[in-house]
Amino acid sequence: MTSNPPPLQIHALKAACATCSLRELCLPMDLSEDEIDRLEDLIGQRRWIRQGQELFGAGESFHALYAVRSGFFKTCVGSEDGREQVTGFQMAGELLGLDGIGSGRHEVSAVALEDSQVCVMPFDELEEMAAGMPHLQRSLHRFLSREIVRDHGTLLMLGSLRADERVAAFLLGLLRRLQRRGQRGDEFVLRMSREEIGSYLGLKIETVSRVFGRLQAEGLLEVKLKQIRVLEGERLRQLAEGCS
Amino acid sequence: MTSNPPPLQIHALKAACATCSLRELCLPMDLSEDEIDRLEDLIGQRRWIRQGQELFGAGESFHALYAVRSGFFKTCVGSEDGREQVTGFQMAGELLGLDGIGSGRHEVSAVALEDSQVCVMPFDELEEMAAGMPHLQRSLHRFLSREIVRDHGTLLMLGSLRADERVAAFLLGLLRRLQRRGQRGDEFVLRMSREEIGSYLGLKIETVSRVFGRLQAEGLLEVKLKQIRVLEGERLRQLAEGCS
DNA sequence: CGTCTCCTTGAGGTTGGTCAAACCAGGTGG
DNA sequence: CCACCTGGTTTGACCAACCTCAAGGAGACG
Repeated sequence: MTSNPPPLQIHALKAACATCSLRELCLPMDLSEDEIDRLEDLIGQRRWIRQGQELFGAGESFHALYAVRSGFFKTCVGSEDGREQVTGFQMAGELLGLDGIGSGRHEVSAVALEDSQVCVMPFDELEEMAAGMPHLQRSLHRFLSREIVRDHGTLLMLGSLRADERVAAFLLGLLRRLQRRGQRGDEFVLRMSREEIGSYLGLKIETVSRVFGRLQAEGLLEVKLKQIRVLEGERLRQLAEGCS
Repeated sequence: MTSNPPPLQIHALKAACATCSLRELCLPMDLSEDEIDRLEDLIGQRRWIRQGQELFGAGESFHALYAVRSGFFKTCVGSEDGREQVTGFQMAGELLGLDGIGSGRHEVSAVALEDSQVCVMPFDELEEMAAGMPHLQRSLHRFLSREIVRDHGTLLMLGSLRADERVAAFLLGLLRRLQRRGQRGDEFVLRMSREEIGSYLGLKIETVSRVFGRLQAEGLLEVKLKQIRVLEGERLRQLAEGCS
């Protein structure tokens, strides 16, 4: 139930937001040195999640928010009849668990798509701390709000784009987020399977595959399994027309 | 830019959460008498919005959250090429404007579908007040989180349901929300057009119309223009299978 | 080398989109 | 009161996009 350190790696007992490379992107965005220090005390532990493992499951009771420190996650909702859908992918610096605040239970499950590390932030304490630290409060609200906005973008995608447009928007969105995290160039690795992409985009796996094929044939992309290189960003952007 | 009272109706200068019938559903959910009193002071004004008018538009700068006091709204996102999509419908007791917190600008526009009244809550003050009032803070966080969860539900709908399932889920969701607000019976009035329903559900207007026809032919619904009566709730629920 | 999983490709079927016309309710004005 | 107009809705015929089913390929791993 607690940490599961991978070989050769021991996790620190105390978080180190101050020296974390994600500081500018993550919850401590606008905090002063002093405030960061207090936040670090709150983050009791970091936790390792092995590829394929759940960080939390839908229905489990909610205790904490998690900041992705390294790695990659997907979140899924499932309806009772077994239909499942991926609602998002989370990378370093992004928060997991926001959905649980409302009801006290997690409404989605979060699964690591590669070995990942998260910072655990007990929510009651975080809330209490936010009450006395306006910057933190503001930052938390921003994260919540941005999540809503992001979902609206996805809604627009599912509701009004066709298959190739969705895939284009998806890839550009991924690339943008990766680049903000220091990724160089137009080449990157998909952490998720075709099936997961399809689920996220409301498409079947075969359609995703065909679209990749088509975009490659037209010279917009180079696709080698999970390795993607964007050749014609501008034309891709044209396809995706105004979707994050 | 301020209130626009409809004929025969003068709006109070101070909100009256304490006596508002929506108190249990709205932001003041868990507040004590005393706390409610303070919140009322913050809600400087109520504002009337005529049918078809915008409460706020996408891109406008964000100042306040709005609680719907009466009436009905839709929120829309638009991509730059003119595609527009409805992202949600809001009724009494629900909040508008949560999307603006993240960037300081509204990312959607909110349009009244009937003459409506909202309570205006300047966000800076609300945030400040929340810092000193744990119940309020918690309530705000819950609203933000629930909005995320609701969006996930919509995502699931757009991503994995077929047309009649979407419409069934949509109608049941509406009915449920109306009933929680005191609506009696299985009959209700659609405040939005077929086009708006279609936009929300990722369907074309003709498809929405055909689905209504089909569901009526099968005896699940009675549809008279905007007047809907649910005849076979159970079978409808079966169709919608596990979507809010 | 065999097996497993994931991905690709093909053929054919369905759902929902497109285009066009008719319909209907409500409002206006004669 | 009726004729007319308007905007929203319904209906039909046709078509394209995407799904389904099925088979084959390509890496990863023991």
